[in-house]
Amino acid sequence: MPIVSCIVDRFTQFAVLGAEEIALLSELELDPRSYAAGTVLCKAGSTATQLFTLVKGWAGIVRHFADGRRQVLDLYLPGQIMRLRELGSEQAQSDLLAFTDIVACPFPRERIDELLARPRLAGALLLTLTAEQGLLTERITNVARRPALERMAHFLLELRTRLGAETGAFELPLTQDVIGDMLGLSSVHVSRTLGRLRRLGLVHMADGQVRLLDIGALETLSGFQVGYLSRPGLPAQTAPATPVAAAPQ
Amino acid sequence: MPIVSCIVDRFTQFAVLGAEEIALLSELELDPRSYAAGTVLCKAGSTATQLFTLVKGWAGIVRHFADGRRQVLDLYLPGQIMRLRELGSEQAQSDLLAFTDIVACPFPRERIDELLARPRLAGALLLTLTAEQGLLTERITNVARRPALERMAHFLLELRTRLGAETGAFELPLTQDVIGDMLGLSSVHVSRTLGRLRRLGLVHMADGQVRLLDIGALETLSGFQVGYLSRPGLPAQTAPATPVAAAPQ
DNA sequence: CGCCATCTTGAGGTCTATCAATTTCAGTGG
DNA sequence: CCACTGAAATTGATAGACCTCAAGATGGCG
Repeated sequence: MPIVSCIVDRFTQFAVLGAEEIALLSELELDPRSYAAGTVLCKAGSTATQLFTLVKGWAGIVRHFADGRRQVLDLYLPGQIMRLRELGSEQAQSDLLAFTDIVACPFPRERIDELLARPRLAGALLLTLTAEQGLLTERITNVARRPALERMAHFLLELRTRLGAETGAFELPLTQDVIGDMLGLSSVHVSRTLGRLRRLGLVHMADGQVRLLDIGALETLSGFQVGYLSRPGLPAQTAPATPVAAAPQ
Repeated sequence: MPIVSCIVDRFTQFAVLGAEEIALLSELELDPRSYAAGTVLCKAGSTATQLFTLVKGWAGIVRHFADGRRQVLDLYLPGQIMRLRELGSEQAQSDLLAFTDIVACPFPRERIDELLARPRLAGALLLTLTAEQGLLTERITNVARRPALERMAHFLLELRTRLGAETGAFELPLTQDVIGDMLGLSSVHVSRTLGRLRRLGLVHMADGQVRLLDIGALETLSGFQVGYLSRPGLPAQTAPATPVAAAPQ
């Protein structure tokens, strides 16, 4: 059975695409390559204009500080286009790092322009970006406003939704160090916090596998709302006339 | 001297546009309206599909929590399209709030589709979004990793750049409460922190006016890098478009 | 077995929130 | 002209959350 393109999967959640458009998208994944965990696919400061699609594994954008600390700016899961954020800069602002062994497909930035020439693809691209903005703002709220326990609970729920793990069981191949760098916590405190969640009977963790034991309780605890993650059934273009709300005055 | 559209100004930083494209953009600003400070232009949960361009004043996206606390997710300055982030959701996730008296132009979501039909506009739109992502990730770093003093310094430097206030003097018409809700600090601690910056001789504040007295020291203190903000083109309002951005060819 | 990375657990210190009191100032009305 | 009011900012005291340092524990891998 041929592997369906992750990217196509993802984009068809945002728009109805024609055969030609799908072909264009699939071209992004012509060149799959393997990278070992820990590989820096793109170094901060480099002028590389390459983008990547992620096919398999976990990767992220990481920013390093003078004092040795770091911040994970963005976590990529299969189906996402990586480094889209850097389109506007001449120089990469941060590292693109493989957290696990990954398979990714590099492609030149010009491909994006080809996509933009198709209004429907441009629209879908726009929606993937706004979806990512939703993730980012939710993370701001998470980091700025929630104490560690709730923050961690929220993080796990978000992962569950992004991974489509209905049951609440999924693989989490990140070290606590990396998790801390995502959530703005020290690795020590990540350990303590996960321990607390475990002792509360809300989460089971072993061997890089997570099981969320009481999703309702976790949602209540963290104030998690799927809203910011859920994709609309399908956007305007195809949908049977959605009544446009009257303008508020 | 006729008022040039803020939006056009902004977009021409990202791409070279033809007359027709500029006309399309200007149409977004056909309907300027005034809203008093404190007005909620768009309520969370509403199904309004309207977007706005901001012509004058300060506005933001605000998220309210059950316990009464809130988080400012995004701060809009003149020239930005507001609520772009909500394009993908059926329901607004958060409030659009006028922090000061503002002038904004509502326009229907369909206009965005018209823009997307023009590859160059689609490209420019994409770049405004990636620029906003840059702002967001920088804020995540700020909130997650920097203690209050550095966080505040970084915030002020970012504002200076966004406002194009070369000299380091600009108006800051936000209450310390709102600033706290942006930075993840209590309003009390905002006061203390600004006081410390003042006593350090780095900042002067009075009457809603800010003067950054030692920009170099502030940059060192906060680890501020213009990189994430600088547009490939030129400093904001002053220069005509330069074709450095990824203009689709 | 020893080595290394990761995770766990404890103790002390720092930063920030919270509660509360005070000050400032613009607006209002006597 | 002066008291009164309410929003915003300042300042002090206390408590709690989280960080850092440090010492084990665990487990894969040579």
